[in-house]
Amino acid sequence: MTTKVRTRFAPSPTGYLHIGGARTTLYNWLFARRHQGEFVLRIEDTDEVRSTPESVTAILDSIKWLGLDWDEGPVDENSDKGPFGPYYQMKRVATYRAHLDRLIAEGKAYRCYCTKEQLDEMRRLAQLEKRPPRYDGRCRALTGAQRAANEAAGMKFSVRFKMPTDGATIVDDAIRGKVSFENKLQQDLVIWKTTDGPTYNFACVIDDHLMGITHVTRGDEHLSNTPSQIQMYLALGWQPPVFAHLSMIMGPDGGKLSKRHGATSVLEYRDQGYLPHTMRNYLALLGWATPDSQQLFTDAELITKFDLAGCQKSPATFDTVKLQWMNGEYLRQTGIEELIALAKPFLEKAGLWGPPGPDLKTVLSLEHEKFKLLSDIPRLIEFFYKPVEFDPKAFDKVLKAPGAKEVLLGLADALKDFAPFEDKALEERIRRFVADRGLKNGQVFHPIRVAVTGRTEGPTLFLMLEVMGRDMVLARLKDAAARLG
RNA sequence: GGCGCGUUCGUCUAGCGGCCUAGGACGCUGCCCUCUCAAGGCAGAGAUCACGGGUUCAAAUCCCGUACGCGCCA
Repeated sequence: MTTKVRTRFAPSPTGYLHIGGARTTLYNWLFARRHQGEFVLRIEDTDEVRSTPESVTAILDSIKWLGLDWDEGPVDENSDKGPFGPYYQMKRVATYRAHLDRLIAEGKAYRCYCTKEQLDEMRRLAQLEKRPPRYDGRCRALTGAQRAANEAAGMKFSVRFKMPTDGATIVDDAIRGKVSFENKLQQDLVIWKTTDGPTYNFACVIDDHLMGITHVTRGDEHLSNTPSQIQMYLALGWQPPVFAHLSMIMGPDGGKLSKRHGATSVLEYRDQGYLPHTMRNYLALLGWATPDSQQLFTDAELITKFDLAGCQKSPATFDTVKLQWMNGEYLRQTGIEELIALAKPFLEKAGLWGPPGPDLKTVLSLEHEKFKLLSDIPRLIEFFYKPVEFDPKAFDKVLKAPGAKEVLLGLADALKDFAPFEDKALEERIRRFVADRGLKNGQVFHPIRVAVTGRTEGPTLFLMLEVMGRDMVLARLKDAAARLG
């Protein structure tokens, strides 16, 4: 019998969803979809001081924007009941406590009365003697009488999990293979805090088991805690899930990806004009590849081809240049109607949504293949709707060139009554103008472009003139000439 | 400090003992197309496979060390 695949993403709501978390979410989602399994979202809010509802919202918004969905998990704090109970850890404390009591009753965990000062001292001594700074397990051996005395004195305690003292724990990682840890080198982890609540490592084990998670795919930083977690599963009489530890995502300087490298939040990428599909595709490839090094994937391909075994063990550097290329690829594949919908917020922000002027659909198709980011769009089309702003260099080089003014005025005259004011006809007419005056193409084409757009680069010339229409073109030709004095 | 993980073109990677004079992609350079910028097409530069030892007829691929980077223990 094969059990149904269940994966999860379990963020701490202490900030936004960053790139690394987004990739972890994606991989869990892809793996679940690939195996017709289920993907669960759980909120690990045991850090009461740093957890905020705003973070939950930001994280869920990010996942939704990425186009990923989940089968179970939080909607909001008050309506989050599912087949496995609430999906916020702070609402599950009673469950954790029940399992804690069981471990203590079975002698697999014990109360530790050491104070912070004692632990600090222990660590200091260990360092002095060049021993690893580990908890020495002194409360493990407390007699019943000593414990009773401590209780009577009202001493605060944490609870520690008893690690086996011999043998080794093997983590059979889906990405890294078998990784072995000597048990006697692991310390007795605190599973219950003095402030009366579960620690991350404990709550995580209980939840993953009770929620039926079969595959835990998470960041590299959790690999070292995995042997302890495996021993907790065993102590509770449970079968551990399959673990897979993903390598980290680095910044361009080889350090951990951080703010100083640019955007780290998924939502910032949305705001910069990246498409969700770009993010899915790029993130999938950051640490995973197919044997043929395929670059562009449809979602269906991503789902059928994704495989934990194909994941990279070494860290990957986040490359914005490649991200932009990929976004350009997908923007070019986007139909014009959809492109307009996507560009709307960016155009609105630039004051380019709805002003009178050429048909937006036509204008966008003129420059379609140049868009890398949705946020590029306003800048590339603004001169269709706003007064020309001359690039000083273009103005000096092209319009101040000898004869340019005469060309502009001559053309304005030639096009005054010219019909039809259309691409091909305009091209013919203007080429004839060039020939009649014994000029070179560039001596005419370039000044026109700068006169009507203010810059040296832009859409294909004659079609652009058609789209602008006679009035705008004539006005701009004359205006540019006038500026030349 | 201990334990663990990692190391193939600038970057993402293919590679699981012979097909590798190391393949693809981004980026870069040049050419073509051309009214500009793109897009597209073609060509090219770019990796002594971190280093040193083994094993083997044969190693980027297996083993052992070293270095460097990273993570966890705080």
